[in-house]
Amino acid sequence: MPELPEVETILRGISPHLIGQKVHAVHVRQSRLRWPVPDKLAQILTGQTIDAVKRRAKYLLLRTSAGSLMIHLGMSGSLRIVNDEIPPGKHDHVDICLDGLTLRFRDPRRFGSMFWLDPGSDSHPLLDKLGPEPFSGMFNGEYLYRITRKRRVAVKQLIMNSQVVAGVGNIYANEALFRAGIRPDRAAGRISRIRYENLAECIKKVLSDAIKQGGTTLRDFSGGHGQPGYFQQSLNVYGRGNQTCVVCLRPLKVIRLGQRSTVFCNRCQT
DNA sequence: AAATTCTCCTGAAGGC
DNA sequence: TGCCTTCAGGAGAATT
Repeated sequence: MPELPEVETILRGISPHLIGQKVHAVHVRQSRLRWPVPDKLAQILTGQTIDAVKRRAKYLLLRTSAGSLMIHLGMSGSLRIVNDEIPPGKHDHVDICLDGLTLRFRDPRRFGSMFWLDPGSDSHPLLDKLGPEPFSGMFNGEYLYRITRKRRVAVKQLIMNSQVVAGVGNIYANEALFRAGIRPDRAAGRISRIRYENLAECIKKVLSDAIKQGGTTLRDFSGGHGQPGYFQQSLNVYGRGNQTCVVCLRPLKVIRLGQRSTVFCNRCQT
């Protein structure tokens, strides 16, 4: 599923094809995503020029002088630059047609969403509630330590809370906690300042490492083929339940935390 | 206020 | 081969 590194990689892949381009047509074949695609989307976006493409958390923003299209990929969404003669498939819900190329939104499970933002503000209720970007200076160990005093929620659920930090999903929460040597089910309020400093650095590092790999495994944005890789080869715990820990060779534990699959090493993570 | 549960959806995988 | 069940999960809304 697209997490922050995948969204960032998609952004870098599609931006060069979009910036400065005029939208000639918009086709909405399925408007029932997580929330309805705005009725006015085609009318308002057609004829506009895409001035910039930005990311906030896992949202992409396509900016025009008439406002911005805000896109979330949910867990099965993808954006691809295709030749406009390639016929849409079953789950290709929205096409944004440029000069000869089309930005195609596909989302089999339809957990994704699109909103229209009025010009200037880049403000939306869903954006305004988000916590700091993980790469920002605001996000650090001191911040995590400060907001977690007396909180008993599991630290993994804490860092997956988008109001705490934006864009950390299940894969990288598992991976960051393994790197930091912290049990995912440890109460957030029972973690020292120094361990939070380590955790914040591990979150930044695991995300930036994944973005670097995204450059190699997610590089094809033009063609209709190929599923994005999920960086399997560099994952230490996610998807490796009951396999051996890469450090101590003991079997990795699998538990559920907040309906999410959670994998960790009982020995390396305390 | 904080924490937990519910909800949307369909493809993949496993059992029989 | 094919049908059925189970699971996966982002994250806001609803509920406790």
